[in-house]
Amino acid sequence: MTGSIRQRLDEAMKEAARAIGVDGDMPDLELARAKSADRGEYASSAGMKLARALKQPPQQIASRLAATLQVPGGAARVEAVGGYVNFRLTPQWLQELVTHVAAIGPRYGATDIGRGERLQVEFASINPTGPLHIGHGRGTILGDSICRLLEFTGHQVQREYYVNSDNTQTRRFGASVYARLHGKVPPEGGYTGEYVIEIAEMARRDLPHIEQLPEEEAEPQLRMYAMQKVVEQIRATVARLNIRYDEWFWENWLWEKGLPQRAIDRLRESGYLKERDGALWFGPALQELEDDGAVHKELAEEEDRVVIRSNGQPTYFASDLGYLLSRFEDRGFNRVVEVWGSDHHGYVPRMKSAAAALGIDPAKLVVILHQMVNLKEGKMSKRAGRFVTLDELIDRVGSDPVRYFYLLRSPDTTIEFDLELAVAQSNENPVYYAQYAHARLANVEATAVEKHPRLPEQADVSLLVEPWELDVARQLAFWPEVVEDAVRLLEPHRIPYYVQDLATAVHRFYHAGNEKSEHRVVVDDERLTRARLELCRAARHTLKTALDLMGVSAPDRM
RNA sequence: GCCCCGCUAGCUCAGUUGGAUAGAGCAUCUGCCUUCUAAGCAGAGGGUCGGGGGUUCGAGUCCCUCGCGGGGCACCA
Repeated sequence: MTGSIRQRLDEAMKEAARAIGVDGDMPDLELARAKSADRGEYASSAGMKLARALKQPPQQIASRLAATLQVPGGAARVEAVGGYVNFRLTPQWLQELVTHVAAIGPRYGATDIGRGERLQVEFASINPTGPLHIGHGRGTILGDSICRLLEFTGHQVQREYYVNSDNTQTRRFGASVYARLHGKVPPEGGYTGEYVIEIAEMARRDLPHIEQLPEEEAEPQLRMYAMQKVVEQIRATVARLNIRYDEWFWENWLWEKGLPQRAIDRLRESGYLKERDGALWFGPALQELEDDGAVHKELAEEEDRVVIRSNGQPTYFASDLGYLLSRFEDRGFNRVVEVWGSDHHGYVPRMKSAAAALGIDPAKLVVILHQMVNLKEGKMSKRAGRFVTLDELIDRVGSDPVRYFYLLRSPDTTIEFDLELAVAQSNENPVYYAQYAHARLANVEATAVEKHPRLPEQADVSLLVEPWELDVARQLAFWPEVVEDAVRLLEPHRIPYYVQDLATAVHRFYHAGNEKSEHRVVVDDERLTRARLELCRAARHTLKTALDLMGVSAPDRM
């Protein structure tokens, strides 16, 4: 069994369409989940879609399709209603699915569509100038979950944190540490948080004679020291959320390897750099402007960007040019996924243009944008020390609810964050609903084995006939397509919504046994117990797999 | 001024390339624990999908326009 049942039904539909005379391009037959359960699980509007091509009324087409369709494995009964073709999964197929899922367990829903593609996901590369706050939680959790999805579907993923080491912000940070070291208030635009004082005290202890050095010598040392301290802290914070990075890639490594220089040389040769007002700018090559054939369509409309300032200092953009070479050429990733806050959205066309100008296919640079997290009380500011740290949120709510909370929202929505409300509502967090379903299954499975030490090896799944039992199996049938959609669109928020549905089916199934003891999993009849145990195992594995993809734990007891 | 995102039930939000009667959680109200976990189950109420045009067999979904909110438009990152 490979791929989702949705996909197999879609293929069967297309075959049937060919058989009744559709030639040439096959329109999308829009086979999708039926919105109402009494129409079955899947429905296609193929009758309407093909009406023009076949010059027949939709009802007639739908009827002919339904009569022609060969559903693989007898998975579904087909019915034509109006111009629609409806599919109803058969109990036999659902029962066999339970056996299949129980057998392969954690691998159910996994695919090899990535075919081992090497790709890098770079996410939450926040300037290491202070602790992570709740806004940063979004990118880290989103990025990590995207990694988990990609790994689950056959990609070879490297998780990277890009550490900006030499820019205006980090220099201000260094200057702030320097000021605190000498008992002074950080300069205008500096970092005034308490933690800067603590870092200054650590530096006093760890860096001998640092106090005697003039600022121009002390600041770079203090800056690197302080950023290393902050990076350690960030590493610890994300670890609490079940997140680890494979690489913490420092910006200064790029310059040590000469990568920005290499990029600049290449761009200069191909005409993408020009000097103006004493600075070096990146923009479309003159030739291309005349030909109206810029390397990337947005580039023509973009304003030129400074690469080297008139004072000789490179901008972050120069580093980013080298960073592109580092990843696509030096380290050979086939694709790079960037997870950025929407405040960087204007930077997307520029980076794509830069990639194209360097000879890198811009489609291989995939940028996932997410909207911001705003504090209800007002805008957060790291420099002003006005923020709620991610650590505080985890302390007060716990890692699992925090991850679930962020993952539930599509990246496109802005989050208005209210800490007190989050803490007050943490007990209502839907994560517990899902985890409780998992724990219940684990518990009942243990009870079954305890009561019946000699259960049959094989389950007779044809005994799973109750509606609430088949409903669980039905939810299991949907899992592969949820994974397909989530990874295709790189949208992890689809996972928790699925988990909610599966957990609901599980709770109903379990509760049937509270209503009537003969509907329990553990009954006197060993064959029946064994069949229901099979269903428990299949559902529990799938719940666990889904929770794993979210980085949320699946406890056996609650 | 230009660009991006959002506006769906009291609140927070789902709704894949347009498909049949618009969903979930929370909150509110009503029932359900002597026996496998009540962090659960069953039921009820709650909607002009921001406003207005358009495209078509069909629009929450696509196009235009207006409004409101968030974010961008540096020799900052």
